[in-house]
Amino acid sequence: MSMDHVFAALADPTRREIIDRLRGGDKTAGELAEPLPISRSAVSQHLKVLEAAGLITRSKSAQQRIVALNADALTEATDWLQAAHDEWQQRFDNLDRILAEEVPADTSTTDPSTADRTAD
Amino acid sequence: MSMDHVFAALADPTRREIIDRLRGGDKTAGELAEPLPISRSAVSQHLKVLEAAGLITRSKSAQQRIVALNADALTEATDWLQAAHDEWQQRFDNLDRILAEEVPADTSTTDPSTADRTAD
DNA sequence: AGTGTATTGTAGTAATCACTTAATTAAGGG
DNA sequence: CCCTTAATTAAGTGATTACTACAATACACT
Repeated sequence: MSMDHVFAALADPTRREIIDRLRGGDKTAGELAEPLPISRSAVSQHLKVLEAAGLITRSKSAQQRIVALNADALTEATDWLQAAHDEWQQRFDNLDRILAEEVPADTSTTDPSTADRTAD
Repeated sequence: MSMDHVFAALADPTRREIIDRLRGGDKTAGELAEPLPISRSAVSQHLKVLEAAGLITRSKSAQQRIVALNADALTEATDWLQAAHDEWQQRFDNLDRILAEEVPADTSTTDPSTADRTAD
């Protein structure tokens, strides 16, 4: 249930579409496959990838397989992405503020682009 | 700058480590490569992938290349992930509430998982 | 049991990936 | 100019991916 598998699973547009569709409620494998331009076998393999990543769970009901979303695997990835995004955005906001105030404020981070390189 | 490329870029642990490290401030390609157990060539190729995904920008300073993060590409992916995660979580919360109240409430969504399973 | 339906497993294939080593470009300094 | 440093590109390799068609499994209905 590593982030590797979660992000790799999300990198495929077909799998993201499956997840998008699943947000509207649980579906069978057949319902998910129906509008897709690929074989049912291919869909089944995509579901296996999503299951391995922990993004969905599958259960049986007669011949049909019920596919349901699972939030747990997504939490870690969402948190990581959110943290990176927020900090980024904050850095840009800081930069905007610095530029706006025209203060030579130090960034205090290890930022080689600000280091004065006199000579080596 | 598609989500395909962004998620694919994030699926590799080396590239996530690069991004994590870059959150502390801009770095040169050499600084990024130094603690990694792979060749500089490999790091350069990872940076190319990250740049193609729009996650970083590269600029020249003498012989060195300065690597910087770029929030824009991440926004779309973060939003998608957050939306899926939130809706998911909400569905679970609803389920918790229904179970807590012991109401047989129908979920009203196309949810075949409520179909009774007699025997396997 | 025998048939139809829903789904998954199994080759097999073309494309892509992550890595290596070796060659190449680009910028300074003697 | 030649050499060193910093980084990228090129070529090649083994592993993995996304798909297909075909076979196998599982269940329900008659």
